Amino acid sequence: MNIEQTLAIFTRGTDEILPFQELKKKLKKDKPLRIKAGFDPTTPDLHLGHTVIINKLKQLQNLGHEILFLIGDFTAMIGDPTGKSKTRPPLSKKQVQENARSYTKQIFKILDKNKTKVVFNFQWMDKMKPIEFIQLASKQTIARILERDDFSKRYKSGQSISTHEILYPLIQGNDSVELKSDVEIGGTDQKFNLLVGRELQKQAGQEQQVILTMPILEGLNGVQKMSKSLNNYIGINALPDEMFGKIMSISDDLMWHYFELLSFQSLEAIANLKQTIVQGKNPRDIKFILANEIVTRFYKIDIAKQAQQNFINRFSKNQMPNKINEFSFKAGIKIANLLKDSGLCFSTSNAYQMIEQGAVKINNIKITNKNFKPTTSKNVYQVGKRKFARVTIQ
RNA sequence: GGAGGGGUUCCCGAGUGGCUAAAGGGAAUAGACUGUAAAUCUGUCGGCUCUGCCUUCGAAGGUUCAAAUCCUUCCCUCUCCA
Repeated sequence: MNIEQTLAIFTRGTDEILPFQELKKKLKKDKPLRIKAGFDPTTPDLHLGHTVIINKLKQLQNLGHEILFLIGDFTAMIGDPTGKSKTRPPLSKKQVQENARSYTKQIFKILDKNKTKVVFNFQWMDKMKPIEFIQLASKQTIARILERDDFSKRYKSGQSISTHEILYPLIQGNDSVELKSDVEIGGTDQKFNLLVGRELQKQAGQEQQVILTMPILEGLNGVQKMSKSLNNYIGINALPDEMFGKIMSISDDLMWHYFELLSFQSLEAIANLKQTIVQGKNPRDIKFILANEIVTRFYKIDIAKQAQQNFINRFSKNQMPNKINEFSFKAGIKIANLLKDSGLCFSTSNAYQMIEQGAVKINNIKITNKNFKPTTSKNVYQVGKRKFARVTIQ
Protein backbone atom coordinates (compact mmCIF):
# COMPACT_ATOMS: atom_id res chain seq x y z
CA MET A 1 0.00 0.00 0.00
CA ASN A 2 1.48 3.34 -0.96
CA ILE A 3 1.40 6.45 1.14
CA GLU A 4 -1.47 7.99 -0.79
CA GLN A 5 -3.69 4.99 -0.15
CA THR A 6 -2.73 5.05 3.50
CA LEU A 7 -3.57 8.71 3.76
CA ALA A 8 -6.94 8.07 2.15
CA ILE A 9 -7.77 5.66 4.97
CA PHE A 10 -6.59 8.14 7.57
CA THR A 11 -8.65 10.87 5.99
CA ARG A 12 -11.92 9.10 5.39
CA GLY A 13 -14.74 10.67 7.35
CA THR A 14 -12.45 12.98 9.32
CA ASP A 15 -13.23 16.56 10.07
CA GLU A 16 -9.66 17.79 10.37
CA ILE A 17 -6.12 16.46 10.46
CA LEU A 18 -3.72 18.96 11.94
CA PRO A 19 -1.13 19.50 10.68
CA PHE A 20 -1.64 17.30 7.66
CA GLN A 21 1.94 17.64 6.46
CA GLU A 22 3.26 16.30 9.75
CA LEU A 23 1.17 13.19 9.34
CA LYS A 24 2.72 12.65 5.94
CA LYS A 25 6.17 13.02 7.42
CA LYS A 26 5.43 10.57 10.17
CA LEU A 27 4.10 8.03 7.72
CA LYS A 28 7.13 8.34 5.51
CA LYS A 29 9.26 6.96 8.32
CA ASP A 30 7.51 3.71 7.58
CA LYS A 31 7.16 2.73 11.24
CA PRO A 32 3.95 1.90 13.10
CA LEU A 33 2.55 5.06 14.64
CA ARG A 34 1.39 5.25 18.23
CA ILE A 35 -2.24 6.21 17.93
CA LYS A 36 -4.06 7.39 21.01
CA ALA A 37 -7.72 7.84 21.72
CA GLY A 38 -9.19 8.30 25.12
CA PHE A 39 -12.58 7.72 26.64
CA ASP A 40 -13.65 8.61 30.12
CA PRO A 41 -15.67 5.83 31.67
CA THR A 42 -18.43 8.10 32.88
CA THR A 43 -21.29 5.79 31.91
CA PRO A 44 -21.34 2.01 31.77
CA ASP A 45 -22.29 1.83 28.13
CA LEU A 46 -20.62 2.92 24.96
CA HIS A 47 -22.87 3.84 22.08
CA LEU A 48 -22.58 4.18 18.32
CA GLY A 49 -21.39 7.76 18.75
CA HIS A 50 -18.26 6.44 20.44
CA THR A 51 -17.76 3.91 17.69
CA VAL A 52 -17.11 6.62 15.13
CA ILE A 53 -13.70 6.99 16.73
CA ILE A 54 -13.29 3.33 17.56
CA ASN A 55 -14.02 2.45 13.94
CA LYS A 56 -11.28 4.80 12.84
CA LEU A 57 -8.92 3.12 15.27
CA LYS A 58 -9.89 -0.21 13.78
CA GLN A 59 -9.11 0.97 10.27
CA LEU A 60 -5.70 2.22 11.38
CA GLN A 61 -5.10 -0.92 13.37
CA ASN A 62 -5.65 -2.87 10.18
CA LEU A 63 -2.87 -0.80 8.63
CA GLY A 64 -0.54 -2.07 11.33
CA HIS A 65 -0.40 0.95 13.61
CA GLU A 66 -0.24 0.65 17.36
CA ILE A 67 -3.49 1.50 19.06
CA LEU A 68 -3.32 2.99 22.54
CA PHE A 69 -6.80 2.90 23.96
CA LEU A 70 -6.77 5.17 26.94
CA ILE A 71 -9.41 4.70 29.56
CA GLY A 72 -9.58 7.92 31.50
CA ASP A 73 -10.27 6.46 34.90
CA PHE A 74 -8.53 9.41 36.49
CA THR A 75 -10.09 12.05 34.26
CA ALA A 76 -13.54 10.51 34.65
CA MET A 77 -13.36 11.43 38.27
CA ILE A 78 -12.87 15.04 37.25
CA GLY A 79 -15.40 15.21 34.47
CA ASP A 80 -14.57 16.60 31.06
CA PRO A 81 -16.14 20.03 30.77
CA THR A 82 -16.05 19.91 26.97
CA GLY A 83 -19.25 21.09 25.38
CA LYS A 84 -20.97 21.09 28.69
CA SER A 85 -23.00 23.97 29.89
CA LYS A 86 -22.80 22.70 33.42
CA THR A 87 -20.26 21.27 35.78
CA ARG A 88 -20.41 17.53 35.65
CA PRO A 89 -20.54 15.93 39.07
CA PRO A 90 -17.37 13.92 39.66
CA LEU A 91 -17.85 10.16 39.85
CA SER A 92 -16.78 7.84 42.59
CA LYS A 93 -13.80 5.59 42.08
CA LYS A 94 -15.98 2.53 42.33
CA GLN A 95 -18.37 3.64 39.61
CA VAL A 96 -15.46 4.51 37.38
CA GLN A 97 -13.86 1.13 37.83
CA GLU A 98 -17.05 -0.69 37.00
CA ASN A 99 -17.55 1.40 33.90
CA ALA A 100 -13.95 0.90 32.83
CA ARG A 101 -14.32 -2.86 33.04
CA SER A 102 -17.45 -2.67 30.95
CA TYR A 103 -15.67 -0.52 28.34
CA THR A 104 -12.86 -2.96 27.79
CA LYS A 105 -15.39 -5.67 27.03
CA GLN A 106 -17.30 -3.49 24.61
CA ILE A 107 -14.43 -2.11 22.55
CA PHE A 108 -13.20 -5.55 21.62
CA LYS A 109 -16.38 -6.09 19.71
CA ILE A 110 -14.63 -3.84 17.20
CA LEU A 111 -10.93 -3.72 17.95
CA ASP A 112 -8.54 -6.64 17.82
CA LYS A 113 -7.81 -7.55 21.41
CA ASN A 114 -4.33 -8.84 20.70
CA LYS A 115 -3.24 -5.73 18.90
CA THR A 116 -4.70 -3.11 21.21
CA LYS A 117 -2.92 -1.67 24.20
CA VAL A 118 -5.37 -0.55 26.85
CA VAL A 119 -3.96 2.00 29.26
CA PHE A 120 -5.41 3.81 32.26
CA ASN A 121 -4.37 7.32 33.16
CA PHE A 122 -4.93 6.72 36.85
CA GLN A 123 -1.73 4.70 36.62
CA TRP A 124 0.50 7.75 36.18
CA MET A 125 -1.73 10.52 37.46
CA ASP A 126 -2.08 8.87 40.83
CA LYS A 127 1.69 8.94 41.27
CA MET A 128 2.03 12.60 40.41
CA LYS A 129 3.19 14.72 43.32
CA PRO A 130 1.49 18.03 44.14
CA ILE A 131 4.54 19.97 43.06
CA GLU A 132 4.57 18.20 39.71
CA PHE A 133 0.92 18.86 39.29
CA ILE A 134 1.37 22.55 39.96
CA GLN A 135 4.19 22.61 37.45
CA LEU A 136 1.84 21.04 34.93
CA ALA A 137 -0.78 23.65 35.73
CA SER A 138 1.74 26.41 35.15
CA LYS A 139 1.97 25.40 31.51
CA GLN A 140 -1.35 26.91 30.63
CA THR A 141 -2.83 30.33 31.15
CA ILE A 142 -6.33 31.23 32.19
CA ALA A 143 -6.68 33.54 29.23
CA ARG A 144 -5.92 30.68 26.87
CA ILE A 145 -8.49 28.45 28.56
CA LEU A 146 -11.13 31.11 28.46
CA GLU A 147 -10.69 31.27 24.70
CA ARG A 148 -12.53 28.02 24.59
CA ASP A 149 -16.04 28.51 23.42
CA ASP A 150 -17.79 26.45 26.06
CA PHE A 151 -15.88 28.09 28.89
CA SER A 152 -16.33 31.61 27.63
CA LYS A 153 -20.03 31.04 27.12
CA ARG A 154 -20.42 29.74 30.61
CA TYR A 155 -18.33 32.56 31.97
CA LYS A 156 -20.33 35.20 30.14
CA SER A 157 -23.70 33.76 30.99
CA GLY A 158 -22.88 33.62 34.66
CA GLN A 159 -22.59 29.84 34.98
CA SER A 160 -20.18 28.22 37.34
CA ILE A 161 -16.76 27.00 36.28
CA SER A 162 -14.89 25.03 38.87
CA THR A 163 -11.13 25.08 39.14
CA HIS A 164 -10.80 21.39 38.45
CA GLU A 165 -12.46 21.80 35.08
CA ILE A 166 -9.82 24.08 33.72
CA LEU A 167 -7.22 21.49 34.64
CA TYR A 168 -8.87 18.85 32.52
CA PRO A 169 -7.27 19.70 29.18
CA LEU A 170 -3.84 19.69 30.83
CA ILE A 171 -4.31 16.22 32.17
CA GLN A 172 -5.50 14.93 28.84
CA GLY A 173 -2.55 16.64 27.17
CA ASN A 174 -0.17 15.19 29.70
CA ASP A 175 -1.47 11.73 28.84
CA SER A 176 -0.10 12.30 25.35
CA VAL A 177 3.28 13.11 26.85
CA GLU A 178 3.19 9.96 28.96
CA LEU A 179 2.22 7.81 26.01
CA LYS A 180 4.45 9.59 23.48
CA SER A 181 1.60 9.43 21.02
CA ASP A 182 2.12 10.20 17.34
CA VAL A 183 -1.53 10.74 16.58
CA GLU A 184 -4.50 11.44 18.81
CA ILE A 185 -8.01 10.93 17.63
CA GLY A 186 -11.01 12.64 19.15
CA GLY A 187 -14.31 14.24 18.32
CA THR A 188 -14.38 17.74 16.88
CA ASP A 189 -15.38 18.98 20.29
CA GLN A 190 -12.07 17.67 21.59
CA LYS A 191 -9.98 19.87 19.35
CA PHE A 192 -8.82 22.18 22.12
CA ASN A 193 -7.83 19.33 24.40
CA LEU A 194 -5.99 17.58 21.58
CA LEU A 195 -4.05 20.73 20.79
CA VAL A 196 -3.00 21.08 24.40
CA GLY A 197 -1.39 17.65 23.99
CA ARG A 198 0.72 18.99 21.14
CA GLU A 199 1.74 21.97 23.21
CA LEU A 200 2.80 19.89 26.20
CA GLN A 201 4.70 17.42 24.07
CA LYS A 202 6.61 20.29 22.54
CA GLN A 203 7.51 21.64 25.96
CA ALA A 204 8.62 18.16 26.97
CA GLY A 205 10.90 18.00 23.98
CA GLN A 206 8.88 15.30 22.26
CA GLU A 207 7.79 14.99 18.69
CA GLN A 208 4.31 16.51 18.58
CA GLN A 209 1.26 14.41 17.94
CA VAL A 210 -0.88 14.98 14.92
CA ILE A 211 -4.49 15.51 15.82
CA LEU A 212 -7.30 13.90 13.95
CA THR A 213 -10.85 14.93 14.66
CA MET A 214 -13.96 13.00 13.73
CA PRO A 215 -17.39 14.57 13.30
CA ILE A 216 -19.85 14.13 16.10
CA LEU A 217 -22.55 11.58 15.36
CA GLU A 218 -26.03 12.98 15.70
CA GLY A 219 -28.46 11.16 17.90
CA LEU A 220 -31.61 9.42 16.68
CA ASN A 221 -33.54 12.66 16.37
CA GLY A 222 -30.77 14.08 14.19
CA VAL A 223 -30.41 17.32 16.07
CA GLN A 224 -28.14 17.01 19.06
CA LYS A 225 -25.16 14.76 19.43
CA MET A 226 -25.76 11.17 20.37
CA SER A 227 -25.58 10.86 24.10
CA LYS A 228 -27.00 8.80 26.82
CA SER A 229 -28.23 11.73 28.82
CA LEU A 230 -30.30 12.93 25.86
CA ASN A 231 -31.63 9.43 25.42
CA ASN A 232 -31.09 9.49 21.69
CA TYR A 233 -28.49 6.77 21.52
CA ILE A 234 -27.98 3.24 20.32
CA GLY A 235 -25.87 1.31 22.80
CA ILE A 236 -23.23 -1.14 21.69
CA ASN A 237 -24.85 -3.53 24.09
CA ALA A 238 -28.34 -2.97 22.70
CA LEU A 239 -30.19 -6.15 21.79
CA PRO A 240 -30.22 -6.93 18.06
CA ASP A 241 -33.91 -6.14 17.56
CA GLU A 242 -33.60 -2.88 19.46
CA MET A 243 -30.48 -1.88 17.59
CA PHE A 244 -32.05 -2.72 14.26
CA GLY A 245 -35.28 -0.92 15.08
CA LYS A 246 -33.57 2.21 16.29
CA ILE A 247 -31.51 2.47 13.14
CA MET A 248 -34.69 2.09 11.10
CA SER A 249 -36.26 4.95 13.00
CA ILE A 250 -33.76 7.57 11.90
CA SER A 251 -34.74 9.92 9.13
CA ASP A 252 -33.77 9.30 5.53
CA ASP A 253 -31.52 12.34 5.55
CA LEU A 254 -29.73 11.30 8.70
CA MET A 255 -29.15 7.86 7.27
CA TRP A 256 -26.39 9.19 5.04
CA HIS A 257 -24.43 10.60 7.94
CA TYR A 258 -24.71 7.28 9.66
CA PHE A 259 -23.45 5.59 6.52
CA GLU A 260 -20.45 7.91 6.33
CA LEU A 261 -19.51 7.65 9.94
CA LEU A 262 -20.49 4.12 10.86
CA SER A 263 -20.34 2.00 7.73
CA PHE A 264 -17.16 0.39 6.49
CA GLN A 265 -18.46 0.44 2.94
CA SER A 266 -16.44 2.45 0.44
CA LEU A 267 -17.53 5.96 -0.31
CA GLU A 268 -18.23 4.90 -3.89
CA ALA A 269 -20.55 2.16 -2.72
CA ILE A 270 -22.42 4.65 -0.57
CA ALA A 271 -22.69 7.07 -3.46
CA ASN A 272 -24.14 4.26 -5.54
CA LEU A 273 -26.76 3.57 -2.91
CA LYS A 274 -27.69 7.21 -2.96
CA GLN A 275 -28.09 6.97 -6.70
CA THR A 276 -30.54 4.07 -6.43
CA ILE A 277 -32.81 6.25 -4.33
CA VAL A 278 -32.78 8.94 -6.96
CA GLN A 279 -33.89 6.21 -9.32
CA GLY A 280 -36.87 5.51 -7.12
CA LYS A 281 -35.76 2.80 -4.72
CA ASN A 282 -37.48 2.81 -1.33
CA PRO A 283 -35.10 4.42 1.19
CA ARG A 284 -36.30 1.93 3.73
CA ASP A 285 -34.50 -0.84 1.87
CA ILE A 286 -31.26 1.11 1.91
CA LYS A 287 -31.69 1.61 5.61
CA PHE A 288 -32.02 -2.15 5.92
CA ILE A 289 -28.51 -2.43 4.49
CA LEU A 290 -27.16 -0.02 7.07
CA ALA A 291 -28.96 -1.69 9.95
CA ASN A 292 -27.72 -5.07 8.79
CA GLU A 293 -24.12 -3.97 8.63
CA ILE A 294 -24.17 -2.45 12.08
CA VAL A 295 -25.99 -5.27 13.81
CA THR A 296 -23.64 -7.73 12.11
CA ARG A 297 -20.67 -5.86 13.51
CA PHE A 298 -21.78 -6.42 17.06
CA TYR A 299 -23.43 -9.78 16.65
CA LYS A 300 -23.43 -12.10 13.67
CA ILE A 301 -24.84 -11.98 10.22
CA ASP A 302 -27.54 -14.54 11.02
CA ILE A 303 -28.67 -12.52 13.99
CA ALA A 304 -28.83 -9.38 11.88
CA LYS A 305 -30.91 -11.22 9.29
CA GLN A 306 -33.20 -12.45 12.02
CA ALA A 307 -33.52 -8.93 13.40
CA GLN A 308 -34.55 -7.69 9.99
CA GLN A 309 -37.11 -10.48 9.66
CA ASN A 310 -38.47 -9.68 13.10
CA PHE A 311 -38.70 -6.06 12.12
CA ILE A 312 -40.66 -6.86 8.96
CA ASN A 313 -42.99 -9.24 10.74
CA ARG A 314 -43.66 -6.95 13.59
CA PHE A 315 -44.08 -3.66 11.85
CA SER A 316 -44.62 -4.20 8.15
CA LYS A 317 -46.88 -7.18 8.74
CA ASN A 318 -48.04 -5.94 12.10
CA GLN A 319 -47.46 -9.23 13.87
CA MET A 320 -46.66 -9.64 17.52
CA PRO A 321 -43.02 -9.99 18.46
CA ASN A 322 -41.89 -13.54 19.17
CA LYS A 323 -40.39 -12.70 22.52
CA ILE A 324 -42.82 -11.20 25.00
CA ASN A 325 -42.17 -10.75 28.69
CA GLU A 326 -44.37 -12.87 30.90
CA PHE A 327 -46.13 -11.69 34.02
CA SER A 328 -48.60 -13.14 36.41
CA PHE A 329 -50.94 -11.35 38.76
CA LYS A 330 -53.57 -12.21 41.29
CA ALA A 331 -57.20 -12.05 40.34
CA GLY A 332 -58.83 -8.73 41.15
CA ILE A 333 -55.94 -6.58 39.98
CA LYS A 334 -57.06 -3.38 38.31
CA ILE A 335 -56.20 -2.84 34.71
CA ALA A 336 -54.14 0.26 35.51
CA ASN A 337 -51.99 -1.59 38.01
CA LEU A 338 -51.56 -4.47 35.65
CA LEU A 339 -50.29 -2.14 32.94
CA LYS A 340 -47.95 -0.40 35.33
CA ASP A 341 -46.57 -3.51 37.02
CA SER A 342 -45.92 -5.22 33.72
CA GLY A 343 -43.88 -2.27 32.59
CA LEU A 344 -46.23 -1.21 29.83
CA CYS A 345 -46.99 2.14 31.44
CA PHE A 346 -44.97 4.49 33.65
CA SER A 347 -47.63 4.85 36.32
CA THR A 348 -51.26 4.08 36.95
CA SER A 349 -52.11 7.64 35.99
CA ASN A 350 -50.31 7.12 32.73
CA ALA A 351 -52.14 3.81 32.28
CA TYR A 352 -55.54 5.49 32.57
CA GLN A 353 -54.43 8.08 30.05
CA MET A 354 -53.31 5.42 27.63
CA ILE A 355 -56.65 3.64 27.93
CA GLU A 356 -58.49 6.89 27.26
CA GLN A 357 -56.37 7.45 24.20
CA GLY A 358 -57.09 4.04 22.78
CA ALA A 359 -53.53 2.86 23.03
CA VAL A 360 -54.30 -0.29 25.00
CA LYS A 361 -55.10 -3.58 23.32
CA ILE A 362 -55.75 -7.01 24.74
CA ASN A 363 -55.19 -9.82 22.25
CA ASN A 364 -55.20 -7.15 19.61
CA ILE A 365 -58.61 -5.83 20.63
CA LYS A 366 -58.71 -2.24 21.74
CA ILE A 367 -60.20 -1.45 25.14
CA THR A 368 -61.48 1.95 26.11
CA ASN A 369 -63.15 1.29 29.44
CA LYS A 370 -60.84 2.35 32.24
CA ASN A 371 -62.71 0.14 34.70
CA PHE A 372 -62.13 -2.91 32.54
CA LYS A 373 -61.72 -6.05 34.63
CA PRO A 374 -58.82 -8.23 33.45
CA THR A 375 -60.08 -11.71 32.72
CA THR A 376 -58.59 -14.74 34.38
CA SER A 377 -56.55 -16.41 31.70
CA LYS A 378 -53.45 -15.84 29.68
CA ASN A 379 -53.68 -12.80 27.43
CA VAL A 380 -51.36 -10.50 25.53
CA TYR A 381 -51.58 -6.91 26.65
CA GLN A 382 -50.25 -4.19 24.42
CA VAL A 383 -49.67 -0.46 24.79
CA GLY A 384 -48.80 1.43 21.67
CA LYS A 385 -47.03 -0.27 18.84
CA ARG A 386 -44.07 -1.72 20.59
CA LYS A 387 -44.83 -2.59 24.17
CA PHE A 388 -46.19 -6.06 24.86
CA ALA A 389 -46.66 -8.28 27.89
CA ARG A 390 -48.09 -11.74 28.23
CA VAL A 391 -50.13 -11.77 31.42
CA THR A 392 -51.60 -14.60 33.38
CA ILE A 393 -54.24 -13.86 35.98
CA GLN A 394 -54.52 -16.38 38.75
C1' G B 1 -14.87 40.71 53.91
C1' G B 2 -18.85 44.13 51.41
C1' A B 3 -23.00 45.01 47.75
C1' G B 4 -26.33 42.93 44.49
C1' G B 5 -28.59 38.71 41.19
C1' G B 6 -30.38 33.66 41.02
C1' G B 7 -32.06 28.32 42.71
C1' U B 8 -39.49 26.30 39.67
C1' U B 9 -42.06 19.96 37.66
C1' C B 10 -36.92 15.08 32.99
C1' C B 11 -34.23 19.75 30.61
C1' C B 12 -34.64 25.06 29.33
C1' G B 13 -37.74 28.68 31.18
C1' A B 14 -42.56 31.96 32.76
C1' G B 15 -44.88 32.84 37.23
C1' U B 16 -44.02 37.96 43.01
C1' G B 17 -50.46 35.95 47.95
C1' G B 18 -56.04 32.85 45.89
C1' C B 19 -58.50 31.66 39.00
C1' U B 20 -51.51 27.28 39.67
C1' A B 21 -50.29 20.40 39.20
C1' A B 22 -48.04 25.64 37.89
C1' A B 23 -47.52 29.56 30.84
C1' G B 24 -44.18 28.57 26.66
C1' G B 25 -40.41 25.49 24.31
C1' G B 26 -37.61 20.84 24.19
C1' A B 27 -37.56 15.69 25.38
C1' A B 28 -40.78 11.67 26.12
C1' U B 29 -45.28 9.10 25.09
C1' A B 30 -50.10 7.86 22.48
C1' G B 31 -53.35 8.59 18.06
C1' A B 32 -53.75 9.98 12.66
C1' C B 33 -50.70 9.72 8.26
C1' U B 34 -46.62 6.21 6.74
C1' G B 35 -41.76 2.91 4.96
C1' U B 36 -42.63 1.58 12.98
C1' A B 37 -39.73 6.46 8.15
C1' A B 38 -38.74 11.66 8.94
C1' A B 39 -41.73 15.94 8.80
C1' U B 40 -46.68 17.40 10.08
C1' C B 41 -51.31 17.49 12.87
C1' U B 42 -53.86 16.03 17.51
C1' G B 43 -53.89 14.37 22.56
C1' U B 44 -51.11 13.25 27.05
C1' C B 45 -47.11 14.51 29.89
C1' G B 46 -46.30 14.48 39.49
C1' G B 47 -48.57 10.31 42.02
C1' C B 48 -52.67 7.23 43.81
C1' U B 49 -57.04 2.91 46.36
C1' C B 50 -58.90 7.99 39.85
C1' U B 51 -65.67 11.30 38.16
C1' G B 52 -62.25 11.96 43.85
C1' C B 53 -57.79 12.23 46.82
C1' C B 54 -52.55 13.15 48.02
C1' U B 55 -47.64 15.42 47.20
C1' U B 56 -44.42 19.23 44.46
C1' C B 57 -41.59 25.10 43.12
C1' G B 58 -33.08 24.62 46.97
C1' A B 59 -33.80 23.06 52.81
C1' A B 60 -36.06 23.96 57.51
C1' G B 61 -39.19 27.02 60.26
C1' G B 62 -42.88 31.23 60.45
C1' U B 63 -47.00 34.91 58.92
C1' U B 64 -51.99 34.18 56.57
C1' C B 65 -58.59 31.75 55.91
C1' A B 66 -55.01 30.95 51.67
C1' A B 67 -47.86 30.96 49.83
C1' A B 68 -43.79 28.83 44.30
C1' U B 69 -45.09 33.86 45.58
C1' C B 70 -44.34 37.49 52.19
C1' C B 71 -40.76 36.91 56.71
C1' U B 72 -36.45 34.25 59.30
C1' U B 73 -32.37 30.98 59.24
C1' C B 74 -29.42 27.72 56.45
C1' C B 75 -27.27 25.45 51.83
C1' C B 76 -25.74 26.14 46.71
C1' U B 77 -24.48 29.48 42.74
C1' C B 78 -23.30 34.03 39.73
C1' U B 79 -21.67 39.26 39.16
C1' C B 80 -19.25 43.57 40.94
C1' C B 81 -16.09 45.83 44.76
C1' A B 82 -11.91 44.56 48.25
